[in-house]
Formats: sequence, C-alpha cells, structure tokens
Amino acid sequence: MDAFAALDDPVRRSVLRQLRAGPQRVVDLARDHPVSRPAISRHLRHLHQAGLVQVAEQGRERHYSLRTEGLEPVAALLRELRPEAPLVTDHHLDALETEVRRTTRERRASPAPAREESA
Amino acid sequence: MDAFAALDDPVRRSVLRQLRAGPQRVVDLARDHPVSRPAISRHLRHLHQAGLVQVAEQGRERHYSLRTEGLEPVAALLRELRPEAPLVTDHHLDALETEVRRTTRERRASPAPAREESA
DNA sequence: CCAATGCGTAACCGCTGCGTTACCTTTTGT
DNA sequence: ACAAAAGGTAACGCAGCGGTTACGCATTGG
Repeated sequence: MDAFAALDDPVRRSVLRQLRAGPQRVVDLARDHPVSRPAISRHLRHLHQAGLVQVAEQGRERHYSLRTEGLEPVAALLRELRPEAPLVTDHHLDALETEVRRTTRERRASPAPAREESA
Repeated sequence: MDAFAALDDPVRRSVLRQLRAGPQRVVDLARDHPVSRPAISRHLRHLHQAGLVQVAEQGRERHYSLRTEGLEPVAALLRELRPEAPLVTDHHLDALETEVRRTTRERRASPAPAREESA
C-alpha cells in the first residue's frame, strides 16, 4: 500500500493526526477510534508499508510514531500540480539574510529603538 | 468521491499531470493512457466530483482542465502532519521587508558595491 | 506460576472501485 | 442528409479493502 492509498481512509488519517502528539501504543490508538483493535492493527500495517509510521518494540508493547518522510510522494504531486512560483525564492532569502546580518551589525554599533526582542 | 480517493489512482494522477499542459478533450486524455475512453470518462467524473477538474462544453466536445483548489484538503493534511514551523514566518518577512526598505533607502544615499541588480 | 495485557493474523463477509463491452445521443462536416 | 466523431452511461465480472470475530503468542506483574 502506497502513501496515496494510505491517506485514502478517514481512520488512518485520524490515526496519523493522533500520532502528532507523540508515539502511541496500538491500544491507545484503538481507544480513540470507533473501530476494533485488530482493525487499527491492520491500518497501522498499511501505514507502515507506506512509510508513514515507524515502530519501536518495547516488550509486549509496540510504540508507533509518525514518519513524515513518507508524505513526500504526496507532497511531490502537489508541487507538480500547483506551479505556484513561490512569492519569495531562496535567492531572495539569501540576499535578505545578507542584508539583515549587515544591518544588525551596524545597528549594534549605533543602537536604535528595537521593535522586537522576544524569542 | 473526495480528493483523497481521487488521488489514489495512478491513471487519475496521470490525467491530472497531463492537464497541467492546459485543457484537454476526453479523447486526447484517453489516447495517452492505457485504458478505454469510457474508463477515462469515469475517472473524469470522479475528479470532477472531487473538485480537481472543471469542464467547458464546446459543442460535442468537453474540455477538462485542472482545478488546483480541489487539492486544498490534501495540502491541509500535509500542513497538519508536518509541523514544520516554517524557517521564516510571515512575522519575519514583515520585519525583513521593513529592514530592506530602510537599508535600500540608506544605501541610495551612500552607495556601496551591489551584489545583484537583475530582476 | 498464572491470569491479564498487548498485539498480530487468519477467516469470513459485504461494499466499492476499476476495466471492458455495448449502446445511445448530440454535434460536426462533407 | 448522413456518416463520423465525441462522449456519457449502464451492465457485468473481478479484485481489493475494511470491519468483525476468533485465535494464538509473548510479556508482564502480583
């Protein structure tokens, strides 16, 4: 089962969303979904085949977690289909970074009222 | 049929890619795929239901074209699942824009070697 | 040591999707 | 006017998927 097929199921999409919170056991995932535990097991098998989740075995428990690299085929298709030339290119960002560094350096020499300091 | 189901088929994905080149007739799409014309017709029906294509009727011909807005549900899921805090936020861009404008203004007053002038 | 817990898998069933062929309607062009 | 072209749809068979229940196995903890 590939990523496209894996995403074509509401339960599996929901499982993936739940895994954003961190690794989960099968029983945990089953508890929060309206299907049986074996059903979740099979969904996880499919998600694993698709490369969307990974497993960590710990004794009798299996901890499943998200594997976002598996989303790449889907992301690639979206990039193919929406030729959105990004409003700001890497080129621009590069030039901007240079400017910012220089400006910051200069400002440190002759201070001015700062707009943001947090984070 | 929703967008997720619509993308879960190699023929439909291929049709969408072909439509990047512009509106196409059913026969055109069928010619470039290893399935019958009625099969393409049904695929187009599904893609239409999913909001991924739109139709323009012209006499006995129907011109199908891409409708990228239909990809939004998929794009949204990707955004949900990859918490990639964008390296540069709108906030940053805003601040950068201010800096750049000011810097440009200043530089115009006291010129320095420019790195890039094109585009 | 033994019951409980966690989990995978097989078997069965119903639904849905895909491909094909056959058929029909509408439009076009000579 | 008529044949050809464009395209939608129905009917049929097949394969795959998802849900459930039943079962088996390993691990854990009192």
